[in-house]
Amino acid sequence: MDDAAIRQVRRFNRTVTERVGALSGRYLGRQRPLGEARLLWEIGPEGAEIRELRARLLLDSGQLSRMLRSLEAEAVVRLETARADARVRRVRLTRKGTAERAELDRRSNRLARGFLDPLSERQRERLLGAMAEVEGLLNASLVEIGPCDPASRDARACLAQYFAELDARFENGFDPAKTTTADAAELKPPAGVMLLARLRGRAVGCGALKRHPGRVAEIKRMWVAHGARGLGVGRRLIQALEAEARALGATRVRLDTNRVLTEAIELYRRSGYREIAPYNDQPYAHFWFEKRLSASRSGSRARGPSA
Amino acid sequence: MDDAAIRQVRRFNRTVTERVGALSGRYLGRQRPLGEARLLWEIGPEGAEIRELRARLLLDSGQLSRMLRSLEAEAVVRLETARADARVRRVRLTRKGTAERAELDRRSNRLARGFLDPLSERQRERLLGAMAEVEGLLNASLVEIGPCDPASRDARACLAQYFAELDARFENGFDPAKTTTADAAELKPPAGVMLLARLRGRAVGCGALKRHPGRVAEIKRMWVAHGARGLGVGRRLIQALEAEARALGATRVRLDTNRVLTEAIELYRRSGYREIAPYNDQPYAHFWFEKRLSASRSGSRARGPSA
DNA sequence: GCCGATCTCTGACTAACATCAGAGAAATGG
DNA sequence: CCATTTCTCTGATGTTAGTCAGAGATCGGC
Repeated sequence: MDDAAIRQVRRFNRTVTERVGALSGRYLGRQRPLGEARLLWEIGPEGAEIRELRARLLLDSGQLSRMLRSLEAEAVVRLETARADARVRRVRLTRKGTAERAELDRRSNRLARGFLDPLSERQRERLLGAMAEVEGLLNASLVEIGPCDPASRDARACLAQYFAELDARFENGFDPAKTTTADAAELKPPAGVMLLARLRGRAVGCGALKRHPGRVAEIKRMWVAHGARGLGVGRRLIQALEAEARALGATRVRLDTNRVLTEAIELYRRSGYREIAPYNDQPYAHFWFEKRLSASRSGSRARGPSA
Repeated sequence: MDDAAIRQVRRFNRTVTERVGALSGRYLGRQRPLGEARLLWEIGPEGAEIRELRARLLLDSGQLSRMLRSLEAEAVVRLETARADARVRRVRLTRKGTAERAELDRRSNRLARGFLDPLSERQRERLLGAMAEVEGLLNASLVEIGPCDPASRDARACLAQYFAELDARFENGFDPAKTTTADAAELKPPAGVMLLARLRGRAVGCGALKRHPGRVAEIKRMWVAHGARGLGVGRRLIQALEAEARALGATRVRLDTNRVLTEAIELYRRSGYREIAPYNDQPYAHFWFEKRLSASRSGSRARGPSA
């Protein structure tokens, strides 16, 4: 990666913080500290549980609690305990709070308009296009990949979506019971490993590795959420799985797949996988792939930003 | 401007502040509050006058003073009074300060790298391209156009650069004395007006309007700095001048120009100006243009972001 | 029904940032 | 030379943000 690239990123950061930052701090404020404004915004018209807010805004529980009481004292929010669980509390906007949030919204819109107003029609189109591109790619670089417990909530949610998608796309549906097992125990060290890709805390993809006798590892459960496709998540999951395979001492990685999963097949080919003869008799498998791992550690930093 | 555009800008803002903002606040800190780090950075290897720092960082004089003393106590900067004027003081980095600034620089680079690392080669190229585009267009939308006193420092500086450019580009050079007068008095209300385009406070272009008898106004001194070309500054200056012309009661705007100023000629044509017969005998003029102003107020908001 | 985990508060602090008024030294312009 | 302006510093004071430890209520699983 050359210096020019890094300089470009830094220049971009400076320009953008000047424009966007000046914004969030100063303008949006209407007699209200930035933190409270963000909070008000994040609560939304539906209300929210405060533990959820804490996670989303990364706030200390004490701090959040105090902010909420201050908002409550001004009658912009109302606190109530959740029906289902008396430990958790919900916040709702009062009529006054809703009005104030709408005002924040208006200001935010006016500000966004300020980006576009001075530009010509053509420039506007170019700006919007480039913004979408930057946004998408920043999201891509925000995706973090790391190991997870296959029994965890997020992991099970991913697997459920994965199976649902297979069921929808396969000609005759998909029944997990008919496939060779890869249950929680098999995807946990030392038998294997399961990785989750997260974007802002939300799980957006998964992939697992199952150890086989004889320095062979098998990739299972590769899945990327629709909203996160095109961000290179699949490629990074594979690279991370290969790194795990190396760590487990494997020299070859195998996988099987179904012919309707064309994007996946394309991804495997691009990642250096070659078609081999069937190594199992999975009912849903049409293609079998293998890749010999080189000794190099390339791809081992694919887990996330090294910063 | 449609809602989708505004939503795109707002989404972009959110994504970018999350990524860029998290950055500046947390990571860059090395035991040092953000404000001090920015200050350290801004001082630069050459040192700086503190009144200049105050202006650049928009800091309260008391606050800046305290920050400097704190840095001085840690021996990262040294304060000295300026030679020329004993009221103003200069700051310099000590050896330790220089080292610390270099460290900040390294961190900043590492951070920028964190944007790029997780991406594939192709994605990186796309991100850098889109960043450059966004940066350029945000700069474009940061340009503000407003009236100025033609005798002011900035105005004179622009005119000097304008004349220097004409002198360099015209076949036989350019001598302001040979041209019809358009001195300060003529470009000031009520005889006329002069507009300056500013980007972050720096003057990057100018344009003036001179009133003539009979509802005619003449555009003079149109100039855009090299570094600011391609941002649409010329177009906006013209629109703003036309708005001024309307305000002065003119229904037609005229101008003359030299054949070597091809970008300007192109700009005039695009802005709706049509070639007319010579209306003066300027020695440097090869083309004469005119535009009839419609009654509409279109372009009147071209002065700057309406936010 | 009990244990450990979860969730929300409160209290007690600290750090960072910001604002305002005014004092003292030095330059500038008549 | 004097009044005014410019520039820096100090003191007093306030607001916003962020941290930590622990109390009290409630839930879920055994």
